[in-house]
Amino acid sequence: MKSKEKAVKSPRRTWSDPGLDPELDPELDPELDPDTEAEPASSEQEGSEASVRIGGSWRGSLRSGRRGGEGGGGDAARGAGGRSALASHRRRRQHGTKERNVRRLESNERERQRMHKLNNAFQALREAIPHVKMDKKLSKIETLTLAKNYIKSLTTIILGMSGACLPKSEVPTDASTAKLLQCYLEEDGEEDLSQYLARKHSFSQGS
DNA sequence: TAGGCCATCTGGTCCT
DNA sequence: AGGACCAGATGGCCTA
Repeated sequence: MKSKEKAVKSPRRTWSDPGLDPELDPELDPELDPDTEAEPASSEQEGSEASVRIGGSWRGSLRSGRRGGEGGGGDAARGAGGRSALASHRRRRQHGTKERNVRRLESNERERQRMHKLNNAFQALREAIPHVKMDKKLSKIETLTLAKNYIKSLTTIILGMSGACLPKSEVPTDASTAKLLQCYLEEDGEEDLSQYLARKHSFSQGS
């Protein structure tokens, strides 16, 4: 993993920010440069309690709480992504009521939690697959690609050991897949499977 | 400095 | 109705 000890960035104010009056938001004016809005409050908020939003959504408050269980993955202190042009466009059609703002913040929090769980799953997957570059964290796409290849390799090995044969297309047939699945079920867990693999490996080395 | 990767925000859609 | 999921957008950090 890239050790991203990123500098604490000031959070970006969004339309859902309770302190931002939607009616006064410069972005409502399509003539305004998007880059000129939403930034001014940053310096004065950085590192202050003012940066803590409702529900602790600002990274200012997440900084202390979430890093631990992240498995080295996410950086909760990262600067907030800005709202997209699309979101900005949509926003003009939907004025944020207070209730709506609260709902949005809650949704944001749930989305963060969801992404954190997803990242935890990625981390677990990284640890489950062997790879060469141990010093560097696999990216998500690398993780998925390696996992796919690893599964295919194991499938090939297991099918070979179990007497089934893969077609030249390397795609298991229904029959071979069923046979493989049966092997898994009969082996009752990965420990038995690894023992089986070890036995088979020692057998093949001895012969 | 450009490109890759990532976290986050956000609105829409689907599902329970 | 509310939550989960998804995809687009954005900006920060890191590396070649």
